[in-house]
Amino acid sequence: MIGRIPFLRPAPFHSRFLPFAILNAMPRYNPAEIEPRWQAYWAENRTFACPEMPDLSKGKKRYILDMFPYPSGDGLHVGHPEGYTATDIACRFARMNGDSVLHPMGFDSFGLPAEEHAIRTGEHPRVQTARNIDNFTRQLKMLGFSYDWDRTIATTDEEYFRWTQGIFLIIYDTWFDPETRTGRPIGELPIPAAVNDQGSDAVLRYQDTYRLAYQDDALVNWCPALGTVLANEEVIDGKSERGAHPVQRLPLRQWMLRITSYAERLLDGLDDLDWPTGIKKLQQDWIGRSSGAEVDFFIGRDATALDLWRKARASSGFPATPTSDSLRVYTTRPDTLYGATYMVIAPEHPLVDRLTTADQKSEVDTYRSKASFKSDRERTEGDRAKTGVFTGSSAINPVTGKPIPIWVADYVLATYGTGAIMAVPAHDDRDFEFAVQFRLPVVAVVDPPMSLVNRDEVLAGHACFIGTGKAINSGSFDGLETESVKAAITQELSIHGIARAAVNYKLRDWLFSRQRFWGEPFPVAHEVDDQGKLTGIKRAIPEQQLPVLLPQLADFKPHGRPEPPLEKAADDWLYVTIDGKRHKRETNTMPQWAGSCWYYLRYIDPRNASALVDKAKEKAWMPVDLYVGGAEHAVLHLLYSRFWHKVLYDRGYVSTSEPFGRLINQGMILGEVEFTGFQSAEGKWVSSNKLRRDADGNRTDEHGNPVTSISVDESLVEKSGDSFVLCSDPAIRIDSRAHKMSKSRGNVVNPDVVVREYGADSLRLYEMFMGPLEATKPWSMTGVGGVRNFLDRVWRMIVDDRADTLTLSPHVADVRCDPEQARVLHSTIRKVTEDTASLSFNTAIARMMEFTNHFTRCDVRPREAMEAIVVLLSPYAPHIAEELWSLLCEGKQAAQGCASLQTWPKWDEAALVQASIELPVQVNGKVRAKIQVAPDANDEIVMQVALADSRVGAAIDGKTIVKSIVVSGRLVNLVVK
RNA sequence: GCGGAUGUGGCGAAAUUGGCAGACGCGCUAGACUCAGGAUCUAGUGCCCGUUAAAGGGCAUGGAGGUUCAAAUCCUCUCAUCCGCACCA
Repeated sequence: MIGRIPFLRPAPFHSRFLPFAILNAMPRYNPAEIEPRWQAYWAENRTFACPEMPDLSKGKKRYILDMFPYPSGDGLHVGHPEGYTATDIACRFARMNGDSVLHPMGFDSFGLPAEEHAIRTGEHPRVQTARNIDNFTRQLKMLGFSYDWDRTIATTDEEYFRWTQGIFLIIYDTWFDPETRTGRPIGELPIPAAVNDQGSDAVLRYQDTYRLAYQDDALVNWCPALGTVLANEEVIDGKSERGAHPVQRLPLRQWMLRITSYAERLLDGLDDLDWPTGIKKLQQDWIGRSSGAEVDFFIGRDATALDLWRKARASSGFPATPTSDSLRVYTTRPDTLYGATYMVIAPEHPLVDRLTTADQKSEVDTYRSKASFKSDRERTEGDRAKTGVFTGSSAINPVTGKPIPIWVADYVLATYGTGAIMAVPAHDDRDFEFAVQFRLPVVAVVDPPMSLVNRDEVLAGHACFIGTGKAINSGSFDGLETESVKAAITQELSIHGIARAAVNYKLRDWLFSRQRFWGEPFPVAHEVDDQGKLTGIKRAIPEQQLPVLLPQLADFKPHGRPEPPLEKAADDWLYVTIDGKRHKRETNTMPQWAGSCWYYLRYIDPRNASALVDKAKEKAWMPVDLYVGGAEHAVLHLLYSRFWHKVLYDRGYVSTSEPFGRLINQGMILGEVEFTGFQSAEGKWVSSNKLRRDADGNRTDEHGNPVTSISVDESLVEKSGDSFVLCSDPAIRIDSRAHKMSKSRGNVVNPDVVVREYGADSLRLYEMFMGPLEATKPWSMTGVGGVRNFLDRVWRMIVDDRADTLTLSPHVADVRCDPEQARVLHSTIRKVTEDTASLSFNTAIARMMEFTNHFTRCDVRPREAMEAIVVLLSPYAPHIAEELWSLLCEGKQAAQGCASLQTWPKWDEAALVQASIELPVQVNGKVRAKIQVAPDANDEIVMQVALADSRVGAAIDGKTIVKSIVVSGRLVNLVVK
């Protein structure tokens, strides 16, 4: 429970402002009046309409994109405008520099919450989605973003998901050719003669096993609470990403996309992308490439059979699939093969039954059924002590020739590698832990460096060493370094048909079907026979019949079984005739990721009825030059859309191999900093460093009495040392922390409220002024007041706020800047230009504040400077800039146009030159004096001036100068003794 | 456990990439204008010593070392916080 103690909060802005507004002279800066007026002007004049094709005669093409939002019922969050404002500034800046800009916005509107709402209320998801989109649109327009609203799309639009289904069919029509490493039409898949002879159905079935979209019985993550299966990516700690409901493993027939075929290219493609290294790393880890070897171990102990097996292998070579008399493992450390003292197979491994001997059967069966009931969550929970049972069988270590036992244990995953491992306890800590627990032998085969403290223990088999070193106990490989042994052993065993070099990925194929209503239906149907049974043959819905619309459905409720709601559709939807044969439609729907995988392409040509995107337009606009969004999409959306894009690239639909050239993740905006104190039941304060936790995890004081956390006002605390204490009782320590915004915490900031009280320009400017775009930063309402204050100052710098109509301030005059004003003006133009280009918006704003501080103090404010600052400000605070621009241009020709269409100002280097500059003079690294020199003074002259300074003289008096450094234009440092 | 990021005043932050630490904003203090002010304007504001006041001096970028004429910035170790991943052989 979070309690609150009463304290004084300032009254809302409007109520404390209104009485004075009446008393004060008009017109003051009133965003509530200005902002809607200019938004209407932009809409009416289509000021920000994107060109169909870029005009490269004036500038570059710039495709600047925001990750489109899911239109939730809660409306915009202040986190949304952060990224949107950043891209908006970048776009406005680019346009003013002559670039052709594509800047669209849309909605990722399929998804679970709308369906859950429908289940709760009975309202069709379409209705709620439309309402939410309207609300989002209103909020986005209220913030003055320069989107081309004619290009907007929603993934739930029929004309949009017609193409999502179309792309699915392209993927379905593609197989991955490992020779060329590209996706090719399924018609080009070579069909073996034996298959061809069996007729067209056999060919179809054969092709199905190669398609990038295929059906498979997969162990899926079935979430009973949500009534759907989820992708691996949507399961966190064994719970659903959405709602944190428990997830079970269940075998089900599901659609999969063969993303693993593209693993290598998805990895390679990262190299050329201008993305944050952290995101690249996350994708690399998710793809999880490792290289090593696959090794076959002969099963059994029979020497004659082993001999035969060896001979057979030597002549046949390494078989593509393991023969029934061998157990195949994958290892990244083939160099440790001599140290493999036992083997482990996953409980789900197909060979478990065959390897289990009669006397071990009951034990293994018990273990296996227990493991199958364990969810992933339980498997990974707790101390993760190793468990396992012996199968009773053994295999032959191919290099030592010795028999080693085969165990079943759930620390080996069925879904990675071959589902079986060779265990090298001396050099793998998991194997070591297992070996210790079950008293299995440990043989060191890598000699750790002499510097390793427990080297002797490792050599004696009492400790584990996972690093590299020289091989020992490894026959003819002794003395070689790890890397050489890896290659040599793999090579040696390859010759004998026992091993081969292999690469493995953590990435799994993408589970692409969902048992939901509110998603894109699959454009595929299953052939049924006369009895209404599925024949196993699938056919694509013909292109001209797309889109496959969702059926009318009486209710959306899931039934707790993994069976899609679309099964309840009427027969006239469910059954369809293709090629004269009766088919039943696929009743799964696509996951929410589908629509977001390609929306950036549709924006380029959003109303095209005959293609997903026009080729010439695609070539002109792609790739996206700047993509801004939250880091939560680091692996999911960004990996999926790269995969789709590469398939479309291979199939000739797009011209670039990667969709997003540059990516920026805006940092999260946290709630306001909270000061939290703790009180016991009797109301006594408890210092936060004396808190304990009881058995249930509840906070208590040092005596075990329960305490309550209390939000304390900032004014009641003071800094003491490196923490905060209560002013009234400095012995009590208070925690200060900013938390994520959440409804339960009650610290969510609503953009509507901020706009109402401070204006959209203030919200935009504040979010950019808070700190670097990528940084996580806490909200501060007084900080919003600070930038509002700045805009008020800009207003008063230009507007006469004692007049009763909008009138230019008498200080603004048609004169030239004096040299000091010119220097401030041109250095501001330079700084704002450079910082805007590099997305360093916070420092650009700081510089505009300095400009305003300087010119506010000037009695004469040259019009040229005022016009320049208004133009510089316009990408950041476009509404006030338009209003001030219209005032500055009054009486001039209408040709001046609005501020948003002005040319970006250029700075004049000559104006930046100063008559003299100040240089610090250091003696032994400490500043002792400041001297004035000409900016182009050479080192000798600078030195002379420095030595002539009396304070410098005093500092070096009686000492000898050992060394003197002059850094031109920077400083002078004298080293004395 | 592994990986990544971050650490600078009371707070958000800046620092031309090794060259005057703390720009700009919030907050705070004082003054001016005011019947009034949480409006506006002016001045001050890292910490410590020092003095009536100055002048001066010292210490400061999580901590400890190092490189350098010079370190917030580079190197080594270490601590803390946040975010990912989590038996991937």
